Amino acid sequence: MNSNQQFSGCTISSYDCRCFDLLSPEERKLIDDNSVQISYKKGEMICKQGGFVSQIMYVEQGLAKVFIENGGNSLLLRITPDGSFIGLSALSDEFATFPYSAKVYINSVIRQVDVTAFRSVLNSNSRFATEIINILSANSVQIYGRFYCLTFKQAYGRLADIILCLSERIFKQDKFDLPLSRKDIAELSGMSSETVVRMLKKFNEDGLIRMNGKSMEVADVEKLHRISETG
Amino acid sequence: MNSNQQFSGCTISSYDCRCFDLLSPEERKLIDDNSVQISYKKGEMICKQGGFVSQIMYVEQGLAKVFIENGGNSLLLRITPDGSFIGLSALSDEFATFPYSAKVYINSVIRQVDVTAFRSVLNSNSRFATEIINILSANSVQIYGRFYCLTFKQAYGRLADIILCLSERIFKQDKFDLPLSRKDIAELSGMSSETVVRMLKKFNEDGLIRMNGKSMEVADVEKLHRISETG
DNA sequence: TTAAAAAACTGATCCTGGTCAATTACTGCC
DNA sequence: GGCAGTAATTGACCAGGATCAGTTTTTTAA
Repeated sequence: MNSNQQFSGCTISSYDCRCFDLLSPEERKLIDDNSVQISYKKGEMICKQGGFVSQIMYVEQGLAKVFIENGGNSLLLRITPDGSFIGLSALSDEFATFPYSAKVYINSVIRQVDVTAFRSVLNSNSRFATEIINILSANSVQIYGRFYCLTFKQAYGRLADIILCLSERIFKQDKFDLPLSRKDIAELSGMSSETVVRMLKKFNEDGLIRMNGKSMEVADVEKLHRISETG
Repeated sequence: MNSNQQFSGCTISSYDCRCFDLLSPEERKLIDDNSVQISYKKGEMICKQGGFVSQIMYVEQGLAKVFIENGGNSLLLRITPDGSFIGLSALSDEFATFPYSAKVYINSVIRQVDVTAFRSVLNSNSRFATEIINILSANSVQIYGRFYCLTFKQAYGRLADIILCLSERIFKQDKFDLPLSRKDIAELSGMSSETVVRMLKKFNEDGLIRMNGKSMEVADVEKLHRISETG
């Protein structure tokens, strides 16, 4: 068995959030009364690393990136499609500030839930709490996988991983328009943007993908998987 | 502000587990009746990546490492001193198998708690559930930090991180006997064991540490911190 | 519509840290 | 006490991918 297969470097956990369905009408009302829906325009920041946390955020609709900033370079932690939480770490009283920043890729709707209300529902509804535990566990396992990839795989393998993740899990189709810049891909896969450009070009020439500006199409899934596995 | 400081690459989260104190006498009894204490000898495996999970493990006493295996090389995820859980990801029904292996460094006592009993307490006691959420959150934040380090810092910075973590958080003293092999340090810091040897030698020559076989002493904390920060 | 800024691309160069191979030091263990 | 077997160490070599510098294309904004 090649255990590489388990570790795909994918940036989203496959966990499908059903948590709000578990609330009683009263709990639901409490959340509704203590939350707001905000529309963000493409490219806007949702939260800023180091800033105070006072809400848990939930992506109702859209696509965002969660990343660590450090001067020039940053590291993309997760790509969050709709149905994901951002800032769950705020549930621990230890973390009054965001350990990361987040920004939307496309116009998105984010629900901000007051931490106190969220905590109170956690305390009253243990099925809900269990669901949150599930999400956090899934996140850990996923981040372990990425960890593994960034440490052991070569650049080609990491890039193949990212392409597969985008196609299979985020857009769920072979062909899609890439909202991420080359720099984003670089930050996702832990390499420089120049290297990303060069390698994408190579993939294109070798017929693994078909690329044209922002449009990308996976042309040879098997080969990409093989590259992802062999590193 | 240099935000590098926030990301120390340390392998343990600072979260101090008080969760079992939160149980009612009945809940406590349930856990006691559904758990066993096992003594492991230095070097023994506690769990094996890919194996079925049927217990949550809690390090009552000792020191263990949690790591991902892949053929020859592996990656050390966490060093777990007493008071830490191993295998919390099993709480999510999605993960029937361990995503990692674990092994004790020194003679250790591990409590194995049946997952079903653990889940049932989670459902009955939301303060307990919240505490577990806290632990999982703290873990995520910590792993993000390591993630950042392994991706951005140079080898010297990562090594300095590990030495500081061992001294400040794990052993809590300047001088200690290293239970980790050079290979372990390599797997912690994402480099080859040869490089670890060379760099430790360099640190020793430069007077940052005093090293003699398994015994290690931090000689210049400030300089180590500076190296850790500047990468 | 055009100017300015940002992103994408290309080529040349360089350096960190991995790999390989060989030697020396420990650690059990019979 | 001697003999594996493992861990630590050292040196030589080199390659993956970063960095830098410069050009072209695309996007944004005025």
